[in-house]
Amino acid sequence: MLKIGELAQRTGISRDALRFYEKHGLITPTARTDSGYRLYSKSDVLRISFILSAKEVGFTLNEVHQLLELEVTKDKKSCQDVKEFVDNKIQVVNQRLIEIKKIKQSLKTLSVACCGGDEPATHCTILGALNTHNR
Amino acid sequence: MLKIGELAQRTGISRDALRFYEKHGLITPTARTDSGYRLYSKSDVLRISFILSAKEVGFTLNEVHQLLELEVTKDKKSCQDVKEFVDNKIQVVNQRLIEIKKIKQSLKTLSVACCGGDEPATHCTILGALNTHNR
DNA sequence: CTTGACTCTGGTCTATACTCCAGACTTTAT
DNA sequence: ATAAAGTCTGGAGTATAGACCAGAGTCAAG
Repeated sequence: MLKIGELAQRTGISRDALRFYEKHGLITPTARTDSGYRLYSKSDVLRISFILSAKEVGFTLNEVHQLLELEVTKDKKSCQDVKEFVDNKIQVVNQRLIEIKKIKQSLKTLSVACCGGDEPATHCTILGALNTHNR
Repeated sequence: MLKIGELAQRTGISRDALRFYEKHGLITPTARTDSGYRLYSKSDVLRISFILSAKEVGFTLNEVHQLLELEVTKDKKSCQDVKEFVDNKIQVVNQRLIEIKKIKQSLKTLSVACCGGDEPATHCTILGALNTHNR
């Protein structure tokens, strides 16, 4: 079992953020010591890393919460409900995937077009790269 | 040339957001009428759609600003500087791409595992799907 | 030529996602 | 045994990304 500081270190997140997530129902320490210290287990580490991944790709904490809730609600929700919600999220993720690929392509164009020497970057613009890619 | 309301409609963004972006240097109207009305051109539409894409995939307005600045700074920055910055962003984007694919996979697993009927979703959890995928 | 829709600036307000105390208690190391 | 380091709760403060509003000017249609 990990204390909050250890979990913080392992996940690269602050203690305050962990308590913040707890306050908003994203995570609950597996246990508490008699003195009230939070104790986290391995699965909590996994949970945090999921939260971070989801956040990184643009989900809000609220959305992450909903995704995690799918676990908690269990028998209260029918599979159909879950499926609908998840399929909707897949749509969102797919769109985001497209956008991110487009931007990656533009950045790559930019990186290649920009010589690597020290000439002025007159022709190096992200919008220019987007244009190049789109035409 | 478009007035702010027209640009707003065309980009699906609010007038306030447009003025907000302007205040933070992300966009400047191509011109103004004598009475002070903002006038936008086609390239402004492109610019806005880039901003939206970049935002959607998790860049902050500040980062978007930096990306767009690559255009503005022109001769002040050497290609080498631009390249370093851009290559760094490519790293970030790549990581994000990996995360989003992982999440998409988990969501798909979840969607498939969840029958589509109306049984309880006892086995339908996002963390479960992540585990399934990771093991 | 006025009425309604649009725009201007400037300011306040809100939601999200934290960070940073303060004051008190607990644990660990020497 | 005591000091340093860690943790607790509660609350205030901060950055980001806008939304919303007021009061005044502008434009387009009937």
